[in-house]
Amino acid sequence: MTPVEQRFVQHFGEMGSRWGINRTVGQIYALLYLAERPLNADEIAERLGFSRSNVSMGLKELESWSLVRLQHQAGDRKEYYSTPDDVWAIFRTLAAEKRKREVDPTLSMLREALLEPPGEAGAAHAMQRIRAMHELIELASRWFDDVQRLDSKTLMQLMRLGSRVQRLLEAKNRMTLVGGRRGGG
Amino acid sequence: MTPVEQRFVQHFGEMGSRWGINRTVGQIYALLYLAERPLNADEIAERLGFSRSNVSMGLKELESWSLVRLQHQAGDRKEYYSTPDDVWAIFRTLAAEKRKREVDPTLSMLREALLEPPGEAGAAHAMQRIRAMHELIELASRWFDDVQRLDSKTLMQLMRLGSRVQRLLEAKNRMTLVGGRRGGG
DNA sequence: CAGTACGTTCAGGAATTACTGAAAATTCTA
DNA sequence: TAGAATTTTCAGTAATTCCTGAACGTACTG
Repeated sequence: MTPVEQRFVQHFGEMGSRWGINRTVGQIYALLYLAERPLNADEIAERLGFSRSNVSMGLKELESWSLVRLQHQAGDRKEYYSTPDDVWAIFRTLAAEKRKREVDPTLSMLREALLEPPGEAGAAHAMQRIRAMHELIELASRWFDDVQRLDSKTLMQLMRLGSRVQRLLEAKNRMTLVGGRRGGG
Repeated sequence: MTPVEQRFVQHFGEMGSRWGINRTVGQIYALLYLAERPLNADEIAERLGFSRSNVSMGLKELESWSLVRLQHQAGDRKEYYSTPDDVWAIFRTLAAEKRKREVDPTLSMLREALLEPPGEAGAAHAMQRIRAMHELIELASRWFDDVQRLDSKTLMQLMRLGSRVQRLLEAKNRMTLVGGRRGGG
C-alpha cells in the first residue's frame, strides 16, 4: 500500500465509531474500495493485520449493509469481495441502510404512540410534540424514497442546482397560480 | 410521565448508540423535547434515575451539538434547559453537526490525498477512486450548505415535491436549451 | 472414505466507553 | 469574606464492544 492508501484506510478505521461501525469494518471497506481487483479474506487479513475470524465477521457486517459484493474466480474456491464502482450507487445504498437502521424504528415508535387513544396517552403537549416529529420524519423519509429513485444524472443535476432550486420552485408557484390549482392536500 | 412518554424516552436511549450518542444523552434529549417547560439538571436526574454528574455531562454533550438551549428563571439560580420548538430548526442543527463531525474530516483527508504529487501517491487506480469519492462528497456537502439556507417553508415544499422535481428539472433543461446557455463549468 | 481448503462460530480476554460518588470549582448572597 | 447553592471534574468501576484463537462446519478432491 502506498502512504496515501494507508492514510485512507487508517482514516476509515478511525471514523468508524462515528459512523456506527467498528474500526475493522471501516478499514476492510476502505481497502476494498481502493483495490483494483476483488480481494479474498486471507488477503484482507494479511494486509490489515487482523485475525482471519475478525475479517470474516467484518465482511458479514459489510454484506448486511449491502456495501460489498461477493464473487468467485474461476478455478479458485476462495470468496472474493469488491465494492461497486459507481460512487453514487454506493451513496444510495448507504443512505438506504442508514434509513432502515436509524430512522425507521423511530418512525414506527412514533406511529404507535400516535395510535394511542388520547385519554390513555395523557399530556396533550407531549402528544403534539410527537406529532410534529412524526410529520417531519415521515415527510423527510418519503422524500428520500423518492429521490432514491432518481437516476444518478438527475440527482447530480439537482445537487448542482443547490439553493437555486428555490428560484425554480418560485417559478413553478407562479405558473401553478396562473394555471389554477389541481388536487388537494 | 405517561406510558407514551416513557416509551419515547426509552426509545431514544436505545437508539442512542446507533445515532452516535449514548443512552443517557439520548434520554435526556427526549425528555427535554417532550417537556412543556424547561427542566433543570436535578429534575432530569430525578426523572431519569441518573446520577447528577452524568446529567451534567450529558447536557454538556447536547450543548456541544447545539441541541439544547440554556435559560435562567427569575429568582432561581438553577440552569434550565429546553429544546427549540421548531422541529425543522432541530433537523437543520442536527444535520449541520453531523456533517461537521462525520463528513468534514473525511473531506479534509481526501483533499490532502489529492494534493499529493502523482509520483509520490502511487497507484493510479486508487487515486482515481479517491478522486471520485471526493467529488461526490464535495458536491453533496455543497448542496447541503445550500439547502441549509432555505427557509423551512421552501424546504418543505421541496420535500413534498419529491421525485416530481425531475419533471421540473426537465422543464428547466428545455427552457435553458431554448434560451441558450450562460456561464460554464 | 480420509484429507484438505476453506468459512463460521463463540468463549473469553483486551480495549473502549459509560457512569458514579466524592471532591473541587464556581457563583451567588449576606 | 464565609457560607450556601449549584455545576463541573475526575478517578475508579461497571458495562459494553471489539478482537482473537481454537474448535467446528461444510464442501470439495482423490
